[in-house]
Amino acid sequence: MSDCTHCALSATCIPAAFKKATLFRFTDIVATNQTATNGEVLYQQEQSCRYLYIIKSGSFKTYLTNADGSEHITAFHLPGDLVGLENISGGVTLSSASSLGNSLYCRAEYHKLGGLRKEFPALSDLAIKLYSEALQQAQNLHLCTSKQSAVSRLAMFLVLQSTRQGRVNNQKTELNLNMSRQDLASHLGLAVETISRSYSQLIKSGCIEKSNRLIHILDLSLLKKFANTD
Amino acid sequence: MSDCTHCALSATCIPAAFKKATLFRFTDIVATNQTATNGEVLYQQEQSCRYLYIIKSGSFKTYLTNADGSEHITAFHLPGDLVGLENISGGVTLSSASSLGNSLYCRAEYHKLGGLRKEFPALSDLAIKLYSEALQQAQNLHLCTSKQSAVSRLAMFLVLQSTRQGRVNNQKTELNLNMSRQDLASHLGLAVETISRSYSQLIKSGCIEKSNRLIHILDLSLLKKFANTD
DNA sequence: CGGCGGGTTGATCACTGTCAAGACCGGTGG
DNA sequence: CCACCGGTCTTGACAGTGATCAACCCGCCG
Repeated sequence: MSDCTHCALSATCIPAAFKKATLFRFTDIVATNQTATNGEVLYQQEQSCRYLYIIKSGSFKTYLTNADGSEHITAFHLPGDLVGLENISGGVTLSSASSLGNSLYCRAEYHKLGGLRKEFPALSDLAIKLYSEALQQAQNLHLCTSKQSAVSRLAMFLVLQSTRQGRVNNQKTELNLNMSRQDLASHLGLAVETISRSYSQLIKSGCIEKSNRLIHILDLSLLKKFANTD
Repeated sequence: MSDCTHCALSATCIPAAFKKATLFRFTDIVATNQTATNGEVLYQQEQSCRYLYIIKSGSFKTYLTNADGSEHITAFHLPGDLVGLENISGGVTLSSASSLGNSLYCRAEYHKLGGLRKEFPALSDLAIKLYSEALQQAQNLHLCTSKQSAVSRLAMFLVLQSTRQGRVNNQKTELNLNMSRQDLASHLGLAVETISRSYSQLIKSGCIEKSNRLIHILDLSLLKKFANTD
């Protein structure tokens, strides 16, 4: 079923730029509900960039692979997020993207999207809005990684994830951080052990609970206090 | 003179989306060659966002002001950069922008730009390209601030500034870092003293020279080696 | 001349990276 | 059903790095 009308995300996703009567023009060029299993790769670094991806469920990471084989995680993507926005200007992927656990996503060719934009100016407006939001997110991340204390960084990261997730499914207190400590550490510029210790601190203070990779936020305002002490 | 045809930046700036015959449509809505003196503010945090700014010479910083009055520097902007891209989605400025030293800039209303985009689809294409590049820059910055060692962060910052500047005026070895240590420290998530010490290290190693806020890069490959050791 | 802000340098201490060991969990195979 | 194994996560000990506080230098301006 390639019908976006029944998708819960359609209000904020690309279909928002179309009227009911013209939506078929988009559904014609999108491949919806593609499945990805744990570790499955959407695209590899330095390939030619053809598709824009939309996360429907699950989550993805994008990462740079260094010459020595180590990975730097550039972003974690949640349902509703677009993946690949930064690649379009050069036509080449700057990072790789892979699924964290089982995920569902949709995929549209950049080229065809560009064609539709010529016909439907509202699509360009939406694109610019989405890019602008992606930039805001990147700036929030910068705010996070420029914190001096490890606990602040982790706390801020949790607050940001909670906010992002809350926008889509209104579930701000349960975070399913489907990523390894390794990945999280690389993303925040910390050592894995420091992540563990910071978690312990947050748990002892009573603002979160944790079982494996599932985080339960108990006291958001306290968590925010941690995020801002620096 | 509001004529973009004689501007050195026109090849990469908004005029690139227009043909000679239609360029007047853009020059009609842009205020070119506005002057700003040291500390002069382009816009304040949480104002309604009306203009997009283009840096022509000098430089600007964008910054968040916290409740306690402290500033967090979100970005430094060089000639050729667009300022304000991230604000458009919400219609409200998320940060403040002020000039570092004497600068020249151009200014265009978002609303009128949106009108032109309807008529000139190439303008939307360019906008998306520019947004995509801005996202790449943000990701590079994340790479920078997620480095664990202070010297790596500073070195990487210098490499990035050099690269960005090189794109515009092909001058990659002379950096005029027209910002206070305080601002730089906030941007990189370090203490001012650590910035000073890291500079000393880079100077002692022979890859840069420095007089006040002027940086001369002597050995770019060595500087890159510092940037990548982490 | 004296004060002031910005920058550097030195000394100290807390924090975090590193290394090592142990705990936990899931999967496999007997 | 249980023992074993691998990977992931946590905890502990220690060392190195950077934040903090203080002193000093310098250029600028009244």
